[in-house]
Amino acid sequence: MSDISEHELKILLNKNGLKATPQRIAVCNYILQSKEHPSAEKILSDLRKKDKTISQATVYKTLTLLKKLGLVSELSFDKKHSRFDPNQTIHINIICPQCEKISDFESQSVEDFWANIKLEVGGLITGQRIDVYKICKECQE
Amino acid sequence: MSDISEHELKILLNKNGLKATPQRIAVCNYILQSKEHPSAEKILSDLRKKDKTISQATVYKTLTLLKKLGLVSELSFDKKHSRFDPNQTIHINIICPQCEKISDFESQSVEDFWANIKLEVGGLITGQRIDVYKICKECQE
DNA sequence: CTATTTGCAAAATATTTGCAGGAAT
DNA sequence: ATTCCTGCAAATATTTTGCAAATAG
Repeated sequence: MSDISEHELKILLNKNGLKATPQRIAVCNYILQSKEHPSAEKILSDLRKKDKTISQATVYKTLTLLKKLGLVSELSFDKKHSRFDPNQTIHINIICPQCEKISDFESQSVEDFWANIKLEVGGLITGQRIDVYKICKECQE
Repeated sequence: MSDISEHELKILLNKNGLKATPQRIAVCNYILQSKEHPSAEKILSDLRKKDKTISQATVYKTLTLLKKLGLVSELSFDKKHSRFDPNQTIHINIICPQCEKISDFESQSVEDFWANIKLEVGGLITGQRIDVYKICKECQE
């Protein structure tokens, strides 16, 4: 998760000519602090538990904004919901193909690999995504 | 691309209780020999140039079959069309974020990384996907 | 006060499915 | 002959968009 305070968030939004509305703050707080790479649907349903009025359109619009600001990335899988990832460091997404849980894996060797690959591949690299499919412990039982 | 002859393909299909219809053969030949990770839409429109009757449903159904047989993998990006990849070896997908061209990058260091990560991550690993976003030469101009 | 944002509902996009006729084994 | 497959069109699933009313700065 990106570590960004509510105050910094407001400043960041305003600096970009964006208004810090309660709905936006709610979506930002939710996704930036999440660890499980939630879908838009999950974000919406969880936020609705606290605030009945937040709408689907606002969630999608806010996620699009956050992508443009570089604070989250969108991971698509098959035809299902996209999942949103606030971790902008080099890491591996560990995905359980059965329950679709996603967690992050960070290590020195991933960073080393990435530093090395950047040189090997060359050119103007703008991002990356590394997924590993692994049956999680719960699903193995 | 997987290297599989038309004859082997027929045997493989029949072995799995599947019929080797002309439409199926056409889709298989197209995708298994492709290098640019085409979308279902591209496969359909290209195949229609030769055979006016092939349908969208058949293309999708055949791609689903090929995924189940383990001959192609599906790569989703944003909300756009999925792209289908017949390369089942460990490799990096080099994706141009502007023109959406995809090419493969294979090297010893990618294989070494993967061998290493499998050990580091542990557990029951069933697959992987490594994407690198890189502006291609044409788009840089 | 003004420009942006919200929420609704309708539209758009991509893929899947049911089914009747047709083809492969 | 039988079972599987095709193509059509309708259904589904997810995300995006237009617009009037509401709100932040």
